[in-house]
Amino acid sequence: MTQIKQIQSHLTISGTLLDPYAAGKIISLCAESDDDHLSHAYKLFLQLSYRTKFIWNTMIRSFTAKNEAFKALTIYKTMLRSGYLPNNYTFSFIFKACCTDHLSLGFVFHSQAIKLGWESYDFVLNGLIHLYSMSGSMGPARTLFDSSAARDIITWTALINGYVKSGQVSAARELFDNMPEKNAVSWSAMIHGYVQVGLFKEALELFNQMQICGCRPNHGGIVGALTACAFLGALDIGRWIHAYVDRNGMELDRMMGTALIEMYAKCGCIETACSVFDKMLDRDVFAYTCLISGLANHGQGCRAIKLFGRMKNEGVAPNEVTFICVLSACSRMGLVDEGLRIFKNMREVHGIEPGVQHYGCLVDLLGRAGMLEEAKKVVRDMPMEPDSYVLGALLNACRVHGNVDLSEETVENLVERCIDHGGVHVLLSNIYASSKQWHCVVKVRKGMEEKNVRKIPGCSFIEVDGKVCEFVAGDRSHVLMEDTMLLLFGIDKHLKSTRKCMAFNH
DNA sequence: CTAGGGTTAG
Repeated sequence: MTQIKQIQSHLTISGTLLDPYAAGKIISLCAESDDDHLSHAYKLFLQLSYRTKFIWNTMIRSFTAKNEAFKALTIYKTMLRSGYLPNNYTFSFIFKACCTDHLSLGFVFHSQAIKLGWESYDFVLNGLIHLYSMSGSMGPARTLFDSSAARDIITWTALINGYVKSGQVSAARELFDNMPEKNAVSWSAMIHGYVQVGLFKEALELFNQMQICGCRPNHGGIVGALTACAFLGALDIGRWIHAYVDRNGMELDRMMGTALIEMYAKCGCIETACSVFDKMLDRDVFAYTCLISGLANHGQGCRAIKLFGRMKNEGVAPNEVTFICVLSACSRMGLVDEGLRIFKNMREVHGIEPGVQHYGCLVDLLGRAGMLEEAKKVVRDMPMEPDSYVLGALLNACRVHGNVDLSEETVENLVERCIDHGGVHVLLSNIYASSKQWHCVVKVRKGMEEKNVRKIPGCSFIEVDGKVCEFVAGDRSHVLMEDTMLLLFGIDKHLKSTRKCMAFNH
């Protein structure tokens, strides 16, 4: 960079800096390096009285690459106003800029591209297919795809991503199977598609098949497969993938690190999750949040809160999800004061306005601790309508602390808002059962039958010896059921004797 | 000077 600046000084002295070709070279060199230099390039850009299209394009491209799409589009508008016509390069850059946050503007620019005759130019067309795919407009995306004379991997993958994003996995899969050629990005897109809709086994199958086809997975594919492992409890496969990452010298970047932490935490290996976290060089809010959540889920609320403090010390700002995780850590540990303090700091220190989910955590925090009146007051005074989680937390607290009256009131509230899914009624019936009001139990069950509401059975996965087993609530068909039940009773007894005073339900 | 992918929640 110092050398670039030296050259620039020479040009300034010799009066040739305003030569557009020399300036263009300088600008593109600056713009390609880091943020600071982009603002330097921009200053230089503003001084120029004559700008080539190359210079305009470079500025638009660079701001887009630095996640400043709005700035890029502003420059594009200035370009038009100054009487310059955009070319194929310009359009590929601005469609990319529109993909993040300015989809509808993209449609306006599409008509400009048509007028100027660039629509069917391959790079522009791929950009357009990507744009429509990202906005979920699969009709136009498909039409453009069909109109393409030179479909390549990019074209196919852009459309596949569109179907994935709009939840049409089978349409995505059909395209994927018909692709003339696949690479790591297309495999990764399809794996991610399965993960998004919860088809984790299919995601892992595809990951497997990818390797059989001789395609080396990239970071995206690895991240997708690890996420699938996390949800399936597929620890052995997850470990294998981790070993693959190490063996191939793949960088433990933020996303890879977070995916590994999530996998280990969800598979019960919280210590390994911590050591992955420690090995990461660059830990962002996602990595922190993921580990905080993992610790909370392992009953290590104090460590979770400590990590939250460390995050602050290292200058990583928490976001709204982080607060959900920390608050739920407090809730499970019964740390009411700590939780209330953190809730208060959310707005006052971190400038994050609590959302309905944070109120849900607050109700849960107070409710589990037996402060039902306070919890009820939060529901009454919160600035937005309570949702099923808020009322569900209150109802659960009623169950734990045996408050039948407040449960009835809460269920009525849920019914009024039409958020009374099957689980709500089952919960109420259980509450009646534990207070031995059998006639009420019958009434609730009958009401459910009449309204034809059913509770969707809960289910979970765990992998044993490399095989993924699925368990559905109420299912007693597993070969080791008797041993399992005995062990569960043992654990339950142990918990009840050691934690009698605490409400550790749910 | 050009394009496609991936992370955190109860």
